[in-house]
Amino acid sequence: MCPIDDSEAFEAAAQSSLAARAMAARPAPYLDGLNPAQRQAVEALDGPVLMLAGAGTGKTKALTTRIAHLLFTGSAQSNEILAVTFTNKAAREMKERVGRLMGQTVEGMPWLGTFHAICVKLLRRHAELVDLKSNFTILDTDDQIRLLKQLIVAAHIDEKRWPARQLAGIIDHWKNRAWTPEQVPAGESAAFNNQGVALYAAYQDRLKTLNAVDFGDLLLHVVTIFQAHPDVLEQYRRWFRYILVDEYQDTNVAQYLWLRLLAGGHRNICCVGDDDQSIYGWRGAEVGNILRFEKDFPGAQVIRLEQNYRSTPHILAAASGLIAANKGRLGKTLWTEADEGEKVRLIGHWDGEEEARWIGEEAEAMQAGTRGMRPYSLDDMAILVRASHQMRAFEDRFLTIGLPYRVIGGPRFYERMEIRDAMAYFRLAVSPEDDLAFERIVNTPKRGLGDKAQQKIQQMARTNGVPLVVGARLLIETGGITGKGAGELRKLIEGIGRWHGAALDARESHIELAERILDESGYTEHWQNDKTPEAPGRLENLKELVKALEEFENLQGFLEHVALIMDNETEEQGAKISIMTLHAAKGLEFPVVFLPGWEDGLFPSQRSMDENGLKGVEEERRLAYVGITRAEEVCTISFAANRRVYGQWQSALPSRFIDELPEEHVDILTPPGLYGGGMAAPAQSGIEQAAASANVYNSPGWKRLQARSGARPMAQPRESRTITIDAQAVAAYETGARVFHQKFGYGTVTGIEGDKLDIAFDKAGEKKVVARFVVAAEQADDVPF
DNA sequence: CTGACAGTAGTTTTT
DNA sequence: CTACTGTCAG
Repeated sequence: MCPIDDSEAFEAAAQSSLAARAMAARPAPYLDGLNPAQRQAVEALDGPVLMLAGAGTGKTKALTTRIAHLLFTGSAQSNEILAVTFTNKAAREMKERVGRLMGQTVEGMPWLGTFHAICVKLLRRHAELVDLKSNFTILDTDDQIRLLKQLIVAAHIDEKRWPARQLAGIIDHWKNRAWTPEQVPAGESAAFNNQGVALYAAYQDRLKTLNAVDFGDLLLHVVTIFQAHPDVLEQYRRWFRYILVDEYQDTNVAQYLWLRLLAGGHRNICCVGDDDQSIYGWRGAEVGNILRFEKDFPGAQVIRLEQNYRSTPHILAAASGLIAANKGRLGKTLWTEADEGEKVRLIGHWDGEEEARWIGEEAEAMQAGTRGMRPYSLDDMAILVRASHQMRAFEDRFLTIGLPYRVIGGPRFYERMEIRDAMAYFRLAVSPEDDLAFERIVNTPKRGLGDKAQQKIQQMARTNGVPLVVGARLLIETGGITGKGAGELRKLIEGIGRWHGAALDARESHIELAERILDESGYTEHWQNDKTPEAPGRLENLKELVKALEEFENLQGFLEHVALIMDNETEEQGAKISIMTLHAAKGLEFPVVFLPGWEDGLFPSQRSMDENGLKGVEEERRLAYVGITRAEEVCTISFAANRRVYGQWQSALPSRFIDELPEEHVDILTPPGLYGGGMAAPAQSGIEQAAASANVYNSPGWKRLQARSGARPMAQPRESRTITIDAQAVAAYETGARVFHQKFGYGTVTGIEGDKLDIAFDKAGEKKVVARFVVAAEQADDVPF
């Protein structure tokens, strides 16, 4: 099957060519809103183009306008453009925006999608070239692990010392590099107890017999086909006249090869990306791909988008200063026309709990507009953490103070246990021979079919060369299983038969069928009887799942898409502050951003540094860069001197990235109740001092604590360090007096007006402050720490 | 086969 | 400290 035979493609081509001709007469209005660099990127249609798009520079706009321009000028039909993204979200957004630009006159772009979605399409057409049938199933990670576990056990390897998860990681890594089992280099032969490669080969064999592929295979198989069948490749080279790639810095070797193969003829490839935002090296992304672009495609145009429309100058300068410490960058200079705004704010805390407490209070204050800035909605705020376990402190705190929050990321909808279980039932209804689905639900809900019963089923199926359902039936018929289990198993098998029949004849709506399956299988009941606090949520999710079916014609269609596409973005109402990892925040933006946990070992993560050395630190630094550049107006970085790690109290130094922030763009806030400002060595200045002093690293209390490491900080910092001044004390201030303020730090009184003082703060400038908020400087130095 | 206990590990994540 | 996995006794 070649794409040119595709009648659907032909129709689309005919339609869009009419549209293009009709429009060609009119000028191109979409070009108006572009800056010169964007316009250049849009108009350079032919030959290789690298669009280096810094954070917030209107990359998606340029990309989508470029597509519009291709269509508008008649350079290509909508089905001759290959546009790849990494996520469904990005693909969806792009489709929408192209549609809007073209005024809906264009048929949807059939080849705009994720690498994986496009590969599924290609692979279904040419499955036989890699010994698959075109109706192959796509395994999720769960199935994959289960399969590998079986192979590990079969190879008599101690599954405890060599967990399936690890093998899955290794195989993934190899697939990312586009290595088939035969192509894995000799240097890797020691992997997984010297048996990695053999297990990989066995795994691929097993997948073939199951007529299944995993995510990595989608790309690997297509690359294999392209390499082994030049005629097939040639068709697609001709068919895809223009290629666009989003987030090029995230491509792995397999994706890179895939792109090079396809672009090899006409070289009309436009890659968009930002080397400074490459944060997925750990899952196979090669920054080298983007750094090497000009070598790979000689004569390539490199266009830099540098005007930033997102952040204030201080935020941009802080981010730029930080990222400058990385070597081997392509280099960009972001600039903006925005007003100066707030400096990046830096604050140190005693421990992680105080950090969470402070951020909670700060969020509330910013919501109320009592920070000398405009009020912000909670929807405008985000907390970006390095590792998901850091979220907990915030959740705990926000729950106790009743601050609404939302956690972004975490297990996705379709990854949840109940959804997978339900899907397994649906899969069986569509194809009863789906062994992995059968395995998953034989004993869910509990049917009294434990390991032993399941082994018998497996054995029966294997010796007769039949799927598990059939094996199970044989087992019952031959009396290989008796008692409660036998009855339950019979009920299940009959159920599957019934559901399969219903799915085939399609008289019943697939939605009713789905509900009936969940009902008759006892799955719904299973959760209704469950008393754990998660149970109601899970039932809710099941309802959600059934609702999602409405958008599809039948169960088959649903399952077809669900493996690749399906995020659950149930928008609850009410403003909420968002909590997510830095990785999850890429591509997003918020007026107010909190970046907690900037401590060496946590961020940059120790593991990253241990395992990848300088490369690791650089990727962490890019992550920090991504974090800062998410902020539009207010960016607050914080760190804690003490943190509970696995139940043990540990102390840490402020992140090295803090030292790398350019001082002149950073504003140092003094933590609540911390009077450490004067304790640093006087020669120190700027950020170093803030880090050192705000944390009381030099204080006796700090040293005492280090001596008895592992112990809970004995003094509750809050109580011991909060000093209230009584009314008489106010009278004591005179012009020239040295005072200390919790937020603004040290200063000198320059005037008195009733209960308000004019104070020239050393760091924060001139401010008018109510007298009870300050304390005499000497007193501050005496605080017991 | 199930529930209770012990042992162990413990970044980042899309498809 | 916690969440998950595997083992063991009922």
